[in-house]
Amino acid sequence: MIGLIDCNNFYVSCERVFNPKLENHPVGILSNNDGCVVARSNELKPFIPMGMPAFKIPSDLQEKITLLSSNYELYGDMSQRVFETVQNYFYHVELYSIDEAFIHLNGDQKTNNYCRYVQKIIKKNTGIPVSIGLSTTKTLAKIANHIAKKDKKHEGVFCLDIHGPDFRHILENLPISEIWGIGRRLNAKLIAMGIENAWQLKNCSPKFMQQHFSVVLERTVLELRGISCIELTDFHTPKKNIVASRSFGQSTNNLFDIEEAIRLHTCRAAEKLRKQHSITHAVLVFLRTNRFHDQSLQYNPSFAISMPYPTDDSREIIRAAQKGLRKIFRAEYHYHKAGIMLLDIIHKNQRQLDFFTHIQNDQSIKRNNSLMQVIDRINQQMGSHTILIGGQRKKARWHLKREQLSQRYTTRWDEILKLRI
DNA sequence: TCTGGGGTCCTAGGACCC
DNA sequence: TCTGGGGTCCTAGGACCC
Repeated sequence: MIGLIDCNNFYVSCERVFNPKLENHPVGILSNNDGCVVARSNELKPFIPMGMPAFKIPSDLQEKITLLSSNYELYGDMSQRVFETVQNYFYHVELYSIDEAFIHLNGDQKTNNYCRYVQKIIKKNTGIPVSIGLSTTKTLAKIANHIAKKDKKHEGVFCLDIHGPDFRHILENLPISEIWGIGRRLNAKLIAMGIENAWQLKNCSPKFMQQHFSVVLERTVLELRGISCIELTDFHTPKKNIVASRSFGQSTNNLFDIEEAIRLHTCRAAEKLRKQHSITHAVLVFLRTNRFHDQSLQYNPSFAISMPYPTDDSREIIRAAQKGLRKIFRAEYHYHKAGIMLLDIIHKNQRQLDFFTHIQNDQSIKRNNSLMQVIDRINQQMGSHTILIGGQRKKARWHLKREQLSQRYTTRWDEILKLRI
């Protein structure tokens, strides 16, 4: 038996733990730069579709609801707390995203009751409400979870039995767009072929789907039939690419601004790189103009620079990134977003001493390593961006907009919740 | 005025090799 | 007239996810 445990309206729930006034009130969480609505409380869902740009929300509605900037430091820490509890109650847990994990259950556990029990413990330990869907494959567990959430009578736990009397009825009433792995494009193509609900898709020939679409859709069909064939890569396996990018608070064509942004993004990416004990062979720099301004000229260049030798040293990567930036920067465009991607990432121990690369001597490697370690430790303890490389103005025009940010209640002593008695 | 960010997997097609 | 065949590796782009 496979289960999917999913935190309800996760970002909103995190905010509510520390701000009970938000309970039973329509709340939305905005993406970076306070751009789009990326999470909604149940009370907000009837009024605002997912992903709606904040500026398009009518002002009379804005007055009745609460919109908050996203506070990823808080959500990341709360996620860790939830899944620490989950790991105590299920023998095999696969973390899938910040708010979801697949669980594997023993056949002899009285599953529904046991899941309800764990659900209560998670709520008690962390304040976060969760839903649990159970079935025989990951795709079906996702569907079960969807039902657990949607239909109040299940109280957040539902088991989808492929031999049960209502299995067909449930799948017939599920549009294919709700199935895990069916996105916008596939949905349109399948509907054009007359395949509209999950039951129809389940009855398609897997081989036909593989030939006309891909092995991915073939697997989905098999999973709907109860044949498990989707393996997940472990949440903790080191990343093969690391991206750091942000939109600017305001568009700019000033090279000095963009250099500053690229330095900051490169520092963030290099920190992630060191955290997973990896080194990178190359860095790709990219710029984007605003794609929503179709009347202005568009320019979305990118340029990859190979490192002279694989490294995790922020300074070396910044140097390469700045070189790449100067190759693609054109002052006649206004840029809306800039970022970098670390490519060809390998584990530190895989570093090959090859004949043609410039080899640093051991002493300088050691010295640079300790410098990076000190920077990481200080930033971890005293707040990210305490130590940065190169100049960083506090109020540059490209900085993110985060006007409604809550406190980092669980990770900063000076932002901890204060009680008055 | 204002429209997110960070990932993965798969496939097709080209380059290259013997 | 008629220009091999089979394999690997790499890359760009598409599609999807949360």
